[in-house]
Amino acid sequence: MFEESLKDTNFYRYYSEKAGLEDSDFDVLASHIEFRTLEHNQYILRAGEVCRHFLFVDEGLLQFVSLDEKGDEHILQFAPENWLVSDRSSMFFDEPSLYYIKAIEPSRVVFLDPEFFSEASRLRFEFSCFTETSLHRSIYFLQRRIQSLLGMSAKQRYLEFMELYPELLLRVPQWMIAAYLGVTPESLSRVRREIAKGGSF
Amino acid sequence: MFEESLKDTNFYRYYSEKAGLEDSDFDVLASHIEFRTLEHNQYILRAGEVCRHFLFVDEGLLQFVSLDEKGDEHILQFAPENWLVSDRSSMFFDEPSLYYIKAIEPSRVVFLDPEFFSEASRLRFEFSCFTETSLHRSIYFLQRRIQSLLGMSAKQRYLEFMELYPELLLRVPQWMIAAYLGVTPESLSRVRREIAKGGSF
DNA sequence: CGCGTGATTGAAACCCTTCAAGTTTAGTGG
DNA sequence: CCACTAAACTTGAAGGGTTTCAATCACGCG
Repeated sequence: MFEESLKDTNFYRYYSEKAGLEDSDFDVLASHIEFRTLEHNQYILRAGEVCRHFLFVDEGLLQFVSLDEKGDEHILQFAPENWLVSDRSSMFFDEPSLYYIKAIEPSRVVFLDPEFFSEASRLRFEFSCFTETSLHRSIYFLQRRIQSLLGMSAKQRYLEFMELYPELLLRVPQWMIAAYLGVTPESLSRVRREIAKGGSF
Repeated sequence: MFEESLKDTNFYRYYSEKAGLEDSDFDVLASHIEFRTLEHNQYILRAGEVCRHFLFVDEGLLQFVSLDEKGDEHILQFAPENWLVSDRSSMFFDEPSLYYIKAIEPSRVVFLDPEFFSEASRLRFEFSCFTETSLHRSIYFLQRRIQSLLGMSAKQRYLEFMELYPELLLRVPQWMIAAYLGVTPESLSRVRREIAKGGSF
């Protein structure tokens, strides 16, 4: 029997509601599930290491970043509650990652190894559909992001960000949003002033 | 029995060598395989349509593009011989695509419906591994692309492009490479002059 | 209170775009 | 084979958006 406290987690609610896992499934999968508590700024993955886990954010906020030669951070992804992050490429190809994953809030994260997904897919067909859907959705977002970076100004990209991730505006410092959008904090500040004044056109 | 001519195609060589399909498998899958010849500039998918096929490029060159409000093309992907393109999101979620796919050389393309992949995965375990690998590789490239767009100058992005896709330099007009890199043709021309002169630093 | 971090603002520099010529290249028809 | 044309590429000058660097302001916290 899995512990009663599991039922109070976002992890349990998310995978039982959305992916069709039953209570008994969590027992079977228990050895592939590990909860960990992370401090603010604690790293889970560093460039050069091989990524071994999928990370489900039960509480808190993670970021997936790359560091360029100049030492500047470029944020590829924010991961708030109920998001799954990992460096799929590093894990799948068993190669050193190019990226960093770290907590930017005190967080509770579920470490899931690849067997969690293969086992769960075996147990429930609905689960395998669900993970396939997630995979396609993440490709969709990656493509959209490339499109934005190719064709839109800093202002347009910020407006798009506000629509897509309104919760993050309150939780994330502005300079990190700048690092996500690919502009300097100063530029983002000016963009915001323009939007506040002239309207968003 | 499948036609003898199939054996002369890149399609046959690619999937038999890399994905482990046997001759008999091609017979079984025949109804999901359709060869088509495309003219220069012929469209396979237009924004607003739902994508119904994966496209394997047997000969020629396709591009996967988005069109912004100003009517400018942004190239998300080039697809030369042995590449597979499609709008996975549109196909998987059965929603209108945001993108265009068209031939930029006279091409022979294999139209594969989703059942081709599910059937082939059922037939050969190696095939399902292979497609999963492809999927992860494409995620890898999408992430790398975002990284480049976030952190690199036009010059650096062009140098990277030259390393990654040297064959395309000869086949694709320069203004299309510019549309891939996210700069104007004029800028790319100046970048090239700089590289030719000063060296690539 | 003083300190550090994040946000703002200003001025100069830089990269890239825009627009408007030119030049080169490749393909076509006489 | 040459002349013609259209498309691609180059080049220049002006302008816009972003960055850079430096200074200032605002806020939370020991």
